[in-house]
Amino acid sequence: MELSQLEVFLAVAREGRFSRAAEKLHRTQSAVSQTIHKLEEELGESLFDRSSREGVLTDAGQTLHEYAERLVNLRREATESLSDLRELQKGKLVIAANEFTSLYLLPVLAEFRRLHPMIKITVQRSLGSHIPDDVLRYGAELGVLSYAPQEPNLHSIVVYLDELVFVVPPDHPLAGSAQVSISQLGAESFVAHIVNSPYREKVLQSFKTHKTPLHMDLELPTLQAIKQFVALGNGVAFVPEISVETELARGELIRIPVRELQLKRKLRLIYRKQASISHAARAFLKVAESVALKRKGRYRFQREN
Amino acid sequence: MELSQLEVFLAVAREGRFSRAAEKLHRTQSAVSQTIHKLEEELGESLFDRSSREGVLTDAGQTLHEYAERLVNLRREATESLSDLRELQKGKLVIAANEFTSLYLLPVLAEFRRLHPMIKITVQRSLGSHIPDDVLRYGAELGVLSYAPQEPNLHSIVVYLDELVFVVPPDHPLAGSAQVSISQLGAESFVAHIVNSPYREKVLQSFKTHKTPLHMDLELPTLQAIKQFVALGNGVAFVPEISVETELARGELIRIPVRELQLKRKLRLIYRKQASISHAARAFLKVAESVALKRKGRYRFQREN
DNA sequence: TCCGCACCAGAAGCAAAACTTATAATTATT
DNA sequence: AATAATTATAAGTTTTGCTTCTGGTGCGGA
Repeated sequence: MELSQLEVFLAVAREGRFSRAAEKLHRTQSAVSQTIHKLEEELGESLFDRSSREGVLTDAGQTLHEYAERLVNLRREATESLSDLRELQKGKLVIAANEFTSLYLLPVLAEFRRLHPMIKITVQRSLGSHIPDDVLRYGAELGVLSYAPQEPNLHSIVVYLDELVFVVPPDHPLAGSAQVSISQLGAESFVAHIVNSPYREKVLQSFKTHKTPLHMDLELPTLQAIKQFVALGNGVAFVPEISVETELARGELIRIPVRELQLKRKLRLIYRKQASISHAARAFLKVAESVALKRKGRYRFQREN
Repeated sequence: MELSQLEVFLAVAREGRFSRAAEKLHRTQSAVSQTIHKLEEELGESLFDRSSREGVLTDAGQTLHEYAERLVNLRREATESLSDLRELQKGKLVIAANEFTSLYLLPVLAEFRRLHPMIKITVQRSLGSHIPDDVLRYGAELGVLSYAPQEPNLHSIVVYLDELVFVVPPDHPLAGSAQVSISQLGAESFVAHIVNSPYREKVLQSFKTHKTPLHMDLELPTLQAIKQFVALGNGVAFVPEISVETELARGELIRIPVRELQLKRKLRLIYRKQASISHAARAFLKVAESVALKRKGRYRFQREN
């Protein structure tokens, strides 16, 4: 029993007559007739009721029909899956991220490119608040977000645990402190990122709770600018830890824990619900998971949704 | 992509090398090589990593492997399902019969269910005159009929010899008679079945021939009702013997032979011509024949077309 | 480093399978 | 009963798939 035979069988069942099926299959009626006969002979069953005009299936025919449909559908799925895979090999992937979360992506991107060098990747810089929309509207296939998406059509996996840290220049009076309290920070001049974020809200809230004034007189458009500004001794800032790893290591910035502020957040890769994402995206999620697992020592990795 | 190709592919994947797969398949290495190449060409993907010794699957190969296994398993399921059908491990059977002939079916059904417990049976109650149509139009596969079908596409076998008998209540004046003549029945009040039948015609004809009035003032819709009505002393009736066997045995009704009326008829199972009927139906016919043969002492069994 | 071994690829030939054309047989319809 | 429509069959041709034979490649041992 071969799939080509089953296709003929299905055509006859569908068209109701051998000759019409033959047309559809671009073969002669004779070929169809022979194919069906061979199939019947092999199965030891007649499949059509020859006494009736209408190409009625026998009970064996009906049974076979169900399987035949499943079989040819499965073959179609198989070839589709293979061509999807082909797309992956020379496919492309657009990932939406904001300035800071794109930093996180770098090690994952490195690993992904090593594994799938033919995939073109574009990291689309978006405002954090636009990222879910970008993904939903097919502007991007994946997005990096610092909170769980609200839309029911978006799933996410947690891939990184980030922390907002308080940094000061090396020559700052507080630079030597092991820890500070919010109330000690009322006199500081804060440099802030220009875009609003849930993070920023929390910081503001904390200062308000502790009845400490927050002097945030300068807003800069990039993290790079903020870091440099602080490093030059012009103020202090809250920044994502990942963005200042090298500066902290080199001593250009000093990190000081703030007792009342433990601002951790989970970075997530978000994507449209499973069925609709490309192999490239699926592969990227896989790589991101494996990179996250490697860092397991540093934080607890968790899968959600 | 054909199942035979996939079988070769699976063998190679399983054995790890072309030559070993060829052995298992009882083909030459060259044949296997060509088959795989053809498959690869068709899919536009190489399936095995030739650089490695160990017959490692490529990404495409792995993808195909999953589908290939599902496909060949599904084919196996299909053939198994067909042989189940052949061996009567599954299947269904619809039999059309009218009220009275379905009585006859009972012992055959009992035997059939004993032999083939996995077959679902439905006895569809139809009007006698509709039964040939039901069978021809695929509403039922078998039908029970009390006369030979006229349609050339219907065959039949005789499975039972039924007799119309004259019954009276136990306290009826004629109850003791060994035999009566039609002319003695002019005063009786007959209870009739509401549907017309060839039987009824014959009875009417016989009375007319003997110039005897036939008082048939009550028509009841079921045999059950007729029997009870007669048993309670409200009249007399002609009924199929099979329907009153127990009542006669218990003495609730008395059967009296009528000299001029020998109304025997052959019950037949009718079916569409051989090729098109299901295994279950074929088996049922066989059981019906064997049940009929067992009763041979009571009547002559004959096969007819 | 060279040879032999184990393996896969490819060409040529042949046999089997599948298709086409042509025609017969069957069935349905008028 | 004749005609049209459909399926079956026979014969011939093309295509496919298998075998045999040969060539090439990677790997391990002398």
